[in-house]
Amino acid sequence: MSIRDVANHAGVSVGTVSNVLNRPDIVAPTTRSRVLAAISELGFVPNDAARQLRRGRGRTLGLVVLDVSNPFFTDVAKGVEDTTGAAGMAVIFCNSDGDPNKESAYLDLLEEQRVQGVLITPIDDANTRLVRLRDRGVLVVLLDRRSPRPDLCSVSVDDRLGGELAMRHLIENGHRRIAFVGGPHRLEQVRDRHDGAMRAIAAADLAPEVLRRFDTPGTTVAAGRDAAARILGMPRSTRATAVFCANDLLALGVLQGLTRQRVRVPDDIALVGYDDIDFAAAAAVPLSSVRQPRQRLGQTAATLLLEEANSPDIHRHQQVIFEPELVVRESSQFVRSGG
Amino acid sequence: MSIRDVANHAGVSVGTVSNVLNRPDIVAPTTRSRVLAAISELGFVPNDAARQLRRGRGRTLGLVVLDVSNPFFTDVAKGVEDTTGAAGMAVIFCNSDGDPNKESAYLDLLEEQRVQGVLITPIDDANTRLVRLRDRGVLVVLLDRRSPRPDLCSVSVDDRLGGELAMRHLIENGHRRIAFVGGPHRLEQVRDRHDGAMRAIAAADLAPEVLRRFDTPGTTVAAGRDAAARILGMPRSTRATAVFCANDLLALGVLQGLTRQRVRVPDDIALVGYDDIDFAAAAAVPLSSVRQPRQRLGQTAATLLLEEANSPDIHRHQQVIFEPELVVRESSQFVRSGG
DNA sequence: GAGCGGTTGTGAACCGTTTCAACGGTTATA
DNA sequence: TATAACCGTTGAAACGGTTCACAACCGCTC
Repeated sequence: MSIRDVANHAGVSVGTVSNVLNRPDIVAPTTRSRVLAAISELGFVPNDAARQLRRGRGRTLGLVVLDVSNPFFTDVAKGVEDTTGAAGMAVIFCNSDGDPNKESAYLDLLEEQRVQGVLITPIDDANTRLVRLRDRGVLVVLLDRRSPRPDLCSVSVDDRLGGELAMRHLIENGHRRIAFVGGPHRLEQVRDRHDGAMRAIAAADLAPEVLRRFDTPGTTVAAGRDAAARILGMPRSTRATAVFCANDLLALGVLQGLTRQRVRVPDDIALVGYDDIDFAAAAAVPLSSVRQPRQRLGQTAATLLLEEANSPDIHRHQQVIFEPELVVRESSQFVRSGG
Repeated sequence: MSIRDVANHAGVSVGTVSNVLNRPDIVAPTTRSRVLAAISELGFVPNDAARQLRRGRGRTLGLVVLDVSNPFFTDVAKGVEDTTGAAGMAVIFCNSDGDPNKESAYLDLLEEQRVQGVLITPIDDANTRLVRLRDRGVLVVLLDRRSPRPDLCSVSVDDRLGGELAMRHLIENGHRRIAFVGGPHRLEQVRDRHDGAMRAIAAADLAPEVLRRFDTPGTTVAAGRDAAARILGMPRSTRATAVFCANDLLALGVLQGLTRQRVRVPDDIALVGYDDIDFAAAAAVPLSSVRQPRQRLGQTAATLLLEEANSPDIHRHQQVIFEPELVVRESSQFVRSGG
């Protein structure tokens, strides 16, 4: 069932059928409707592989994220999907799961697919691979990560500022022994949020020791629970009175870990997360968190990519940076008097 | 940069290069290594569109879900991805968002892509469309939905049983005025869970009026909050003492709605959700819920599809049905004495 | 009725792979 | 020595679209 069958059935040439499909305006109305009738009678569905083969690039694009089960990324994905769906594009969804091998395998696959472009939250700053991709004609937009190079588009949120906001809030509430839970430190998001926190400490003229790092192997609820246990393992007198987590999944895990040991939040330990996923507000103790414009992140990245795809000459690479916003809820409301 | 360039560079014919790529065993070791060297020197990446065009079908498959932002579906997706990733397949991820038009548009797109198969949670029992797809050679596996036809594979969980388990639990705890929150009723999951609940009522020799339906326009947190308001709008004397929600997102919404109006859960109103997403345990009041094997659902569906793709002759269509399990947590622990 | 511009439609080349009949060369068999 | 069997390789024909130079036809005008 090909364009050729349609042509026969309608009594026109293949070129005309192709024109009806792609530039319907240039074909005479009567011919056009005859062809359309043939198409629906035969139930013809164009083969995108053939189109792609001829045109050079296809109608799909790749989205590579760090963790599908993190609602932050699904919200981003939804934003991407909104935009691409409207443009009739398909998204190949890839979950690197923080594993460089999986990431690399997926990039290979996307390259074989000759996708128009790739939206990616890279695991580390392996720009070499991404730049190589770009040089081969695959558009690349960094997602939730600032591009260190001016020749790649990127859409991100100012994670340092986010970290600073969270930490300033805790400092203002009187906390002087604070735990930072996050990791692996290889992730730029984790590093930046930590750096921002340190900046707030410096701004408040406090000693760097005020913030103590608890590294985690991943950014999951389970990792958060483990971190809580480690925090509670410290002697009460030097134990942190507040915890700032690199994301909400960790924070929910910490919350669970603390609650199980009958440690009250925020009375005994205050807690701030990051991302403000929908579930943060519905948590056992509603979670203070740093909100990011998740869907807009995805929409913007996809728009940038489509722009570049459609008019590469006009397109200027840009680094879009959104501002995060602190949302204070119950988990950090308790004000500490004294040290 | 094509197979032809590689052939020239290695001094062999295109056929040989193709053989190195697809049946390396039939080509002589020395030739093979010469070709492989040429491939890596030139940085050649095969064009999957061309392969697909020639072979007839590609290396991708489609996954169509009802709601990306529901962690239930992302967990299912993860299961799918695990399995397909291991087989070197790509997943085109589609979110129908409960909109039949979006679903239909995505099916068109997948058909144009000539995907190997489609894993789908259909919105309604629009099997006509799916059967047509199947007849055109696209493998179809129903996901989280039992196939009414024996000629389609399906992987599902016994939703009636799940509804029955939840309701029996509430009845045993003494509840005699219970609200069912869910919708739209067009969704089979919602209907089945409701039917199961009715079955439990019949089994306990209670009047059908014990269960009162509160329909929602969708299965989201926001819809749950609205439903809570409607429940609280009833006079205290006839108001439900327990709520069973068609999924956990609704339950979290109901929980928020109740809590805002200072109604205590479970003391004033008990609550049971469905799916047992990770966030259920981390909710303000840990949520009782009906657990489904989410990842296994995805893995099994993908496995079934791959099996059929690889050996269509051996393959027998099957309806896999998992059993759900009630997980009781705090939100339904309060035992009601009297009516 | 030749010449002209404009509109429609044609048909073949091409995209990059797979596949398969055919081929030359070597070795085993009669 | 002739023949068969086998092995590794070749080259061309698909696959199903898009694109473009060109042809056919139309109504006009001179």
